[in-house]
Amino acid sequence: MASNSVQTAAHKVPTQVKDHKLVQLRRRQIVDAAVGLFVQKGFHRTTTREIAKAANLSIGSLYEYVTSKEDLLFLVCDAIHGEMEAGVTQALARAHTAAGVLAEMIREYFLVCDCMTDHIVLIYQETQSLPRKWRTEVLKTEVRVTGRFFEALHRLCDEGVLPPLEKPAVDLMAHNIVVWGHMWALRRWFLARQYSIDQYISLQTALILNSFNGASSSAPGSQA
Amino acid sequence: MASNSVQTAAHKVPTQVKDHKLVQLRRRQIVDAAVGLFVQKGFHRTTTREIAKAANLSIGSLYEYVTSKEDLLFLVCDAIHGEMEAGVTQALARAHTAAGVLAEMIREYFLVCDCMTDHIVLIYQETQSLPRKWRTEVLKTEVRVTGRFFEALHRLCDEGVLPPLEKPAVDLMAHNIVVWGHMWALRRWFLARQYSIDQYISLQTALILNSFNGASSSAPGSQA
DNA sequence: GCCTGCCGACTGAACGCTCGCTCATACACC
DNA sequence: GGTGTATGAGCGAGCGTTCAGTCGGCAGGC
Repeated sequence: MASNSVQTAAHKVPTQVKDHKLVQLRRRQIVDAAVGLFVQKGFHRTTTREIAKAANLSIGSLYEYVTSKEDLLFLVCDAIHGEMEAGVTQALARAHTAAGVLAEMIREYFLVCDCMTDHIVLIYQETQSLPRKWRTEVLKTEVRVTGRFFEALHRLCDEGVLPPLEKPAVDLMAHNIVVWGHMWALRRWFLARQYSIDQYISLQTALILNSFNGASSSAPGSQA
Repeated sequence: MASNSVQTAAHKVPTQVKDHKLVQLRRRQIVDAAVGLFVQKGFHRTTTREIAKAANLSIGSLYEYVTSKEDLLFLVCDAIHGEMEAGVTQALARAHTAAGVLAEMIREYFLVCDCMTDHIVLIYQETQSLPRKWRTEVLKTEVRVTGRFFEALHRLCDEGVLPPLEKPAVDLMAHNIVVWGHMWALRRWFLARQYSIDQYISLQTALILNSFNGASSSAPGSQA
């Protein structure tokens, strides 16, 4: 969990400890331990004692750095989203220097998702367990990540790499790409029977590129 | 919850009560009550007492029809999947009589998903809480639903309605359609800001149809 | 019609246990 | 000695689950 370089909201969670550096250090221990356990057993089945143990702390100490188990879940979600955002940012940056920009963007992003499978699943499963306050915070990050794709695709349209589609269509394409990444994580148990990640990437990429080729003035919602 | 007409695995869950009809009746009460509460508060935050109360039963009685809270979760997932499968089956059947078959299939399916938003979210969130035994049972149903789309698309290829694509591509298309339905449910908080269900349907449909138009001999995985 | 005995669905107080969280105490450093 | 961090036994609310007991209804004997 190396959530540097991207803004997180962890600082909004109160702590008893005054040494700021120490807070960061201990919280990383705690979050790392918690992520592992949550992935393995889920939030509700994991006890705070287990987390403390895995983080090499006593329960007492744990509660010096965190006000409640729910806060801890928020720290976990925040860290994962941070990592995700960092990954996506880098992926998009790397891709923009390449020849086939869109294909590379998709590829890089899907590879990030492939690495973060467990984390993505965790987010889908446990976001609901957050207090409303933290949940909206987490969803904001999700919006931000999708936003990166909005921008990237619109830029490609402006640059003439993609045909000049209408805004709703482009935005939905961004949504689709984001979700296809999640889909690989959420349905890996099913998809991985039939496809390797590389096959998955090239098939989905082909689908998108084809859809641009075929896009002319076909009235949507009729014929097949 | 009207899970008639489709096979469910509810009969695999043991009960103390001998009258078969009564078991069906009471379990429907229980499942209906549980679905509502689970959607509202999640599985873990809902107590068995609450479920019993909402189902107009005593806790004692509840446990005559169910061996554990986890079994009850399975009954819920099973019922939802049953309803889903029934919906999909009907949707595909209705669509096959229409003119633009594929577009109609998508439309009908998405409308089913739109109605079942809460249930879909529930499944994504709580399937992990099932004991392994029941989880595989639930996933089997998911495979079956996706299978319906596999068949439907392959049939359209055979009939020449769709171009003769390779099997992996067609199967992935089926996956995509299934997941787009789920996506509408899972990201409704985001998507519904920008699209109505009808816009969502026509945009996604256009994307698919275009991808067929554009599909010729484009080597997948290169260029953009 | 009435009594009796049995069946089986139903009830809810009570049990045992888990788990989030606290706090009195100890320790380390200045 | 004062400040700040670490410890872990202990607390108690809340939960899933059980079980001794209730009660309506039905079959059969008279």
